[in-house]
Amino acid sequence: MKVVINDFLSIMIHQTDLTLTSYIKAKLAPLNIAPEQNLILLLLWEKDGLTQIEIAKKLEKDKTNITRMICNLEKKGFITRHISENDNRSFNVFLTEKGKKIGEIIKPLAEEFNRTVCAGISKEEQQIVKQVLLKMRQNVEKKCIEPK
Amino acid sequence: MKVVINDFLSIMIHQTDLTLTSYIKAKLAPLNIAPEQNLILLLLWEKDGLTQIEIAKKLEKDKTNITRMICNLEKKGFITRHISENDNRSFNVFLTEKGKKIGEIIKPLAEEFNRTVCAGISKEEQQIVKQVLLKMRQNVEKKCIEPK
DNA sequence: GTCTTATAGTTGCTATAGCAACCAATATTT
DNA sequence: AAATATTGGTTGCTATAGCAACTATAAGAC
Repeated sequence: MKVVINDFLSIMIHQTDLTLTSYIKAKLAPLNIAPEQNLILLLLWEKDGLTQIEIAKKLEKDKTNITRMICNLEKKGFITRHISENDNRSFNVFLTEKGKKIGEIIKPLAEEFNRTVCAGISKEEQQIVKQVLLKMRQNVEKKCIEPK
Repeated sequence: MKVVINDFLSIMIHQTDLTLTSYIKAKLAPLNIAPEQNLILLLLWEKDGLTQIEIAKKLEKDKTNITRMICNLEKKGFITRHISENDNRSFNVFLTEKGKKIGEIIKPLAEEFNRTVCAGISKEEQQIVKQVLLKMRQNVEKKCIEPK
């Protein structure tokens, strides 16, 4: 009997994620940017000045992580934070010049990464995978809300 | 324009993995077992006495992590380690009675988890997803080996 | 206007994840 | 047999990931 591990789709997803993350991590390492830090930058390139909570919601992550990743990005000089004008509790996160410039390098890298990953996979297949992944998340999230 | 984040299949995989892991983590928490520790137990229930390197290879993880997870499982009393008879460098990892017993509780849990996650997803769709995930990993691993 | 509740962010905790550097033991060369 | 290379495991490092508990501020209830 072959390893049980591969019987579970969830485990395959996990392993695939690790492989892909590891690859993109290596790609970004020379730029001194970690994979998750890259996701934050991705959001800021699209819309500068987001608050940490907004970032957390978009990335569906705990705000704890966002705080730490933002701190790292700030230390590295890619972003700065300014206290929000409307709310003294929250920060608006802005790209620095360095943060804007690195975007021009990373964006094509991300596109290339996506092409590499999806090579030989048809649009239809990609669509099915997206739908299935979405469905899986819904299946689990529903369970979390429902009474046990 | 909608969030760029969801344009990348790789990011969707990442997010889905986080959701699923978080769910199974909550499920296993009352048993004092973490998700990755569970994977190690899964292997041992199938074949007891594996070495750490064998476990690392099967889970495709760095041996560093295996050392640490094994240590935790040992502290919790689910496994014990004995120096290999053939090779004084390596340990064989064995389930304790506690480790064997918990299997009878976790195995049905894992099956139920799998059913929950895959609810409403046809066998054909699951097959396609598995193939696509495999293909993605191959795409990336090939790139890692090839000269840049 | 005070009291309560909710929200934004931080700090501390545990659990991954993988690289580099290391030790000790085994295998291979020569 | 001695020198070298390889392998199994550990330790230290950085980067996630998310829960609990905390502070400070804002919003709502009365």
